[in-house]
Amino acid sequence: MVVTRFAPSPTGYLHVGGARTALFNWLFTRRMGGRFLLRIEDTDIKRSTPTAIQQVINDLRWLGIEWDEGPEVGGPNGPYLQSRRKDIYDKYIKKLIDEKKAYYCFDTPEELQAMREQAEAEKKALIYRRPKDLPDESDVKKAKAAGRAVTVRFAVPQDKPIIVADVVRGEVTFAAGEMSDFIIQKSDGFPTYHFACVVDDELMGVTHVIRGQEHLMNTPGHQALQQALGFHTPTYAHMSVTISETGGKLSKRERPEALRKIIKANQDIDLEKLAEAGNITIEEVNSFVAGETVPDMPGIDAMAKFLDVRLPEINVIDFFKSGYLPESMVNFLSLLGWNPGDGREIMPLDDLINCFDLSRLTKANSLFDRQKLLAFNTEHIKMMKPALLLQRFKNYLKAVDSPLMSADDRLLEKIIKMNEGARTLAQIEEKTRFAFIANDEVKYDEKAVKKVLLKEDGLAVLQMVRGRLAAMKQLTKEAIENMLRSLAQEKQVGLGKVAQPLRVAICGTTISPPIFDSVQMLGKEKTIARIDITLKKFGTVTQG
RNA sequence: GGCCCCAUCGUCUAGGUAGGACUAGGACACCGGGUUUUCAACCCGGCAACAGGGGUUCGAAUCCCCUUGGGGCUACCA
Repeated sequence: MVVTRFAPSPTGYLHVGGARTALFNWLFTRRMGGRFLLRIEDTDIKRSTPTAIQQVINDLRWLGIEWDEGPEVGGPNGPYLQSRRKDIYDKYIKKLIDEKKAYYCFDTPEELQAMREQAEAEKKALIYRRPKDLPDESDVKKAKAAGRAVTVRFAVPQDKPIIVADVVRGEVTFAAGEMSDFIIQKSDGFPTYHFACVVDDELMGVTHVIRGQEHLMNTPGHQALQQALGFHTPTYAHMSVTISETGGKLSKRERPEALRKIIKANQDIDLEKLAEAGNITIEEVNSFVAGETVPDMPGIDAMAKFLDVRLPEINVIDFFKSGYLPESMVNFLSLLGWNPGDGREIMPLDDLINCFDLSRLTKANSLFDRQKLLAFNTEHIKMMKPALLLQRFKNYLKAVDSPLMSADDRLLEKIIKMNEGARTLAQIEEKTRFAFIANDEVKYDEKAVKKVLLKEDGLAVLQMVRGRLAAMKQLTKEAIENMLRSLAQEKQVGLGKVAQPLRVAICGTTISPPIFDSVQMLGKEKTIARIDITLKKFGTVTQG
């Protein structure tokens, strides 16, 4: 049976690169009818946080990726947090030391650094070699007494080349004697990633390791470890990496960096107010702008909100908050470095699962193109069953704390319907929000006012519309449409000439759902009130 | 620097393992037009690529080599 895993290190939100790795493992397992497990690689206790574990779990759940074993669901091979498996790793490390396949080391960081610099100067790679006589327990005692940190290195066999049989790259050969004896146990007693990963994959019965290409260079080391421990070697598939528009691997740093650029480019930003908005000190802001430190993501997000700027989405949650559907994310991500081979692109999950195949993984790195994702999202919004879309929309409204939350399901369904063709849930929300705010909260877009109200006889038309609207008993969609159309006909102008001033009056911009829907949704009283406010604000016209 | 991976339109890719029907296909973006009460959506049309050089072969996007370019790793991070 196929067993795959997703093994994130919990250092923050799940980003799309990680999500893609999780997705490929999950799709493959679902296709093959195997087991998919989630393992938390929190052996770096300084960087890992319980909050981050929860965030990763939430993000995977939002995407619809469910694990058969792991945190919150349990399973026969737990615990699934590496920080709770230390005794297991200790046992195997002891075994290797006893067999002289691993040995203690006492180098200080400075010594290591010096070795690195020397290798650099000689234009060679640093290959750490074991001493002729391996240290024993008494040496460990001595070193500890001398205040030196103790680590354990794996004695990598240097006699023959290591060949990694990779599903996507074929056989990759690593020459004999070029691999450093790498650390498997850190001085804090925790195993390094390499060791924990190899042990857990064996113990958890992992058959296929699907991961990013950045791990390809680690694999010969992992294979050597597997042989030393008498473990199986799983099937490896090293996927292409997702590249960002700015070049290089897609990384979490991009959001803070984008914000830093914006702050630097705008001299007139009040840094003190910015610090307040981000809930950090002015010193922290200065240090951030100087490129020395990076505040936490909530601070970054809060500052971006304060400055009213959009940062590039990197984390799964960013896409959620930008109004993307998990279905579009899954579909789009699955096509980054894979394709079904028959030209299909927009696909429901079932189809994705049915044709997912490791043999169709792409070798070349791919760029994360938000434009295409937008197109996918537009399609998925169109495709989605109304009941589910309503659910997704409500979740979104909650996440962004929208005033639309006050609307009941029937109204929300109507709103979704009147926004057919929307590209994101955010777009639906933004276009409709005007109807859920107080009259005095309407912000008038300067350009819209100039172009629609102040030019020609916009205000005069608005005045006429007001009169007719006031005379109407019931504001049904049909009634509003009849009124506006006949008015346009009388004046011998296009509908736009009468609809646009009204639109700007009620929502402050030229962008809204169809005008008949918009007016009906807002209601007679508010519509007229807003027209009056508008007329007063931008100059009263007597004509009418 | 060392080691490793990769290379088809601006982007994601099909075609490559078994060389010939490839005049290199699709999608997104872009441009032009249409529809339209705004935005979006929608419809029609268009632009656009085998990185360069050498081989092998009757024949190369496809196989080999070199160059160039991109990416990754080079931690007591994972």
